[in-house]
Amino acid sequence: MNILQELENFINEFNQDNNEEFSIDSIRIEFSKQHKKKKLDGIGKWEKLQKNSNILHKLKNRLGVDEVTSVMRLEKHNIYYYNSNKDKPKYRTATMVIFGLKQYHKSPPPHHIVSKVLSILNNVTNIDICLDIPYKPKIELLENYFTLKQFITKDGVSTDTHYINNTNASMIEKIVIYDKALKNGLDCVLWRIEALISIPNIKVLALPLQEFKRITDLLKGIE
DNA sequence: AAACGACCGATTGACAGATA
DNA sequence: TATCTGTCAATCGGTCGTTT
Repeated sequence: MNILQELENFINEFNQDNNEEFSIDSIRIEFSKQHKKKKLDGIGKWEKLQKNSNILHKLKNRLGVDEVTSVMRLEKHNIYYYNSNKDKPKYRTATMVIFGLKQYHKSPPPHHIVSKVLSILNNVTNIDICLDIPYKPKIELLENYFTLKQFITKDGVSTDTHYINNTNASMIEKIVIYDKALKNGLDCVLWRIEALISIPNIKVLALPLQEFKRITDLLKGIE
């Protein structure tokens, strides 16, 4: 079975058993281009991003800026890979990033293309699982259990975006809570709770969804 | 059989300084 | 100013032996 299908099944089963609505928003995969590039090129046309493009700047935020040498984009999709120089002088390692899988203002990357990318790379190192709720989450309740960090812009303006950088759950690197409607200009009230989950071994698929649910329940006001 | 990793070498790209 | 050129960084493909 395809990796994407396995991930989706895993989450869907959890959702059914727990009356939950978790979705995948992003997927990241570290890989070596040596034996994959040819197959990836077969999917479609990859274009190099301009040095000054702001997508590139955004993407660099999540990796060490220094080790990113260039970024390739698959046509007009939210599917990219970063080239890295951390294995210098081989320049073979790259990180695939597929994002915006759960969004409302634009259509997400086509499912069959995402599926194809995953079946070529045959791995997943990192995924973001999210839950959207139609009201503002009870962030105060979380403060009893976690250390929260509020996002402050460069100009010193504090925003309604909050982070938990230490979640106690080893596979959950970070939690982000933000105003999704504001971010995407939606005409409704919508907040997103997002967990950045690392997957040490895709062959032993286990996602800390129960741990994530504990946090989303608190944010819904269920103590 | 298919995927993988180490090694080699050829080609392309980015950038700076020299030249016209 | 526009073009050329040298240098080093970045990228990619091929082979070959090893793992899965």
